[in-house]
Amino acid sequence: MANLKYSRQRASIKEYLANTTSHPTADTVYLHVREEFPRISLGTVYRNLNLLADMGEAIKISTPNGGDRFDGRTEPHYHVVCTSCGNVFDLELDEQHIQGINALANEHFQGTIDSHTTLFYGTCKKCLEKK
Amino acid sequence: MANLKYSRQRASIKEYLANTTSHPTADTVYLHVREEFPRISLGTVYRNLNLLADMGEAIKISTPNGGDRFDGRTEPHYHVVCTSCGNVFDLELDEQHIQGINALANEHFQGTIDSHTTLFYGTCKKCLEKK
DNA sequence: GTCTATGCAAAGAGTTTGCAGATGT
DNA sequence: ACATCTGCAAACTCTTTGCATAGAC
Repeated sequence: MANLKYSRQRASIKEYLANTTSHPTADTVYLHVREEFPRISLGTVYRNLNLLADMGEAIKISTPNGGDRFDGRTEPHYHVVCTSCGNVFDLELDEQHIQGINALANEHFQGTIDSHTTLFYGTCKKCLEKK
Repeated sequence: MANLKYSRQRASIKEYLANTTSHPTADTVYLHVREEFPRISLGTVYRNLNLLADMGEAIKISTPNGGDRFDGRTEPHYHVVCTSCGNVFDLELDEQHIQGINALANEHFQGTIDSHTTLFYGTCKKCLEKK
């Protein structure tokens, strides 16, 4: 439906997401991409991040504190947010396990379930060492 | 640490949460409690909802669209958000399963994991029937 | 040439906060 | 009496949007 046209800004945003595991906020993406495109605006960053998320080429992670975070890894996987430093980490679990949870949930819900997101809370290695 | 004092407003908010399964937003709570306390302010509602959540007497649910939602049920359980109507529903899964996931995640993470929240996406019964 | 994307700035939604006065213990 | 809580309003953060111009096809 949407007639997508190439843009260097979007390409740069996508490339940045593909090459980081830091799960940046929109603002962090903005600050980074601005090094290549000094005149880019936050609005453009948001528009493109949402576009990528809608197309399934990025994932939007809603956390309780602060803004949403974005992830260029699109294969199903989970995240851990450190309650001490706020950073977000990837967590690998069996693909089978992830699909199994959807199936299990479907059995217990009066409707259909397509997907799920899980956010773990804990303390990361670095923050454990500080204490 | 915090010296908590009784307030009718907080009691009313807590009672409302205890008697609904609608997972209301702060604004919905405000509109409801205002029937009993016409001069209550949104700020007070937010302060008390956050207080209750911090004390573990309510749960804050972050959804991608719109504001956070609150839930008076504090036993571990999951939620389904209907991608059609936006409503949030409870989903019962084994308590053992929920604890098992934390244990499994701990094995795969370089740190410690305390808890997790899972949000399922799907279509609720009513929305399925409309199509 | 036409249609989409961008930069800019303003507006919008959701939430928090400082303060003076009311309320609970 | 004293500490906490409230109402009010202003401020703040994050995100979206309208518009004129630049860029892609």
